[in-house]
Amino acid sequence: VQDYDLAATLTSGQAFRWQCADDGWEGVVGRHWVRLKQEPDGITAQTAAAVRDWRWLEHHLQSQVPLAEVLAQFPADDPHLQLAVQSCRGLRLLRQDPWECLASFILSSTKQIVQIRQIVAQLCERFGQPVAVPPGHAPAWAFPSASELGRCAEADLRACRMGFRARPLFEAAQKVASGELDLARLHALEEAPAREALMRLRGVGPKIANCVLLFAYGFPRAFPVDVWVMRALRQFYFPRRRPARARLERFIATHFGPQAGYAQQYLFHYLRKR
DNA sequence: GTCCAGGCCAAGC
DNA sequence: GCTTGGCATGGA
Repeated sequence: VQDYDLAATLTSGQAFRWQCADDGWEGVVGRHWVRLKQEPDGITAQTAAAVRDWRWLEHHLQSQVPLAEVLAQFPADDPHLQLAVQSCRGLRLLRQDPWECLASFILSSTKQIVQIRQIVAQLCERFGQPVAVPPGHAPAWAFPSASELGRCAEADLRACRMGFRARPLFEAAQKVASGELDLARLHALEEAPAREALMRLRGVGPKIANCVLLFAYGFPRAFPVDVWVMRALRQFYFPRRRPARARLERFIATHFGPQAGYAQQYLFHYLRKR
């Protein structure tokens, strides 16, 4: 794959489990431990066990997505967005497991990315299944399933230093485990009803719902607005006065076009890195 | 010490 | 409809 910036993609606050090791990026995708390395002509991957079918990884990395075609759909008359693209071209959107994505972003509210990573790491070590790693390598765990989290005690979650986020995470785990919320079914829904379904969960508002819609379900227009993106929006597009919510929503829906979600990710990473 | 972090919710205008 | 304070915790 060309035009793929692994470092930018894995550090852009979409996923919280990738670590920069001496020789590449190490993480766990589903039940696969994997080490990725950026090469001049693509990405190489190493696993603990032999792999015949790599579709799970291609799907996760979205390496078959033609980035040029995505970026060509950005508004051409937007100098700020074009600058963001210049600064981190090759940044991609991953396609994550819905439960891992939902749970991670429930944990994300008013936390710095470093801390989200710490909480998620503790959660995996305490409640996740161990996965195969190369000989001599430190152990690694899968992200704990909804039923694995739903059958522990809320206090056990709290012990992972997640504070007030323990209750919403625990409730979400139980609702997903029981089938009251069927995450697989959301794939078949349109964006708006899928968002409504997610927002029925305690602790899931528009921002977290949009993260899940974009990062796990791949709705290309989903546009999470956090403090950083809000900063970008106000600074670049509404420098005079703070826009009303309806006005802002209309702007987002019309200005950024069919790949608004990608545009959002470029703005987020651009502002955070500069 | 103070401020703030990929927010959300309930209460009060 | 919009604004405000509270929520746990820890990095900057």
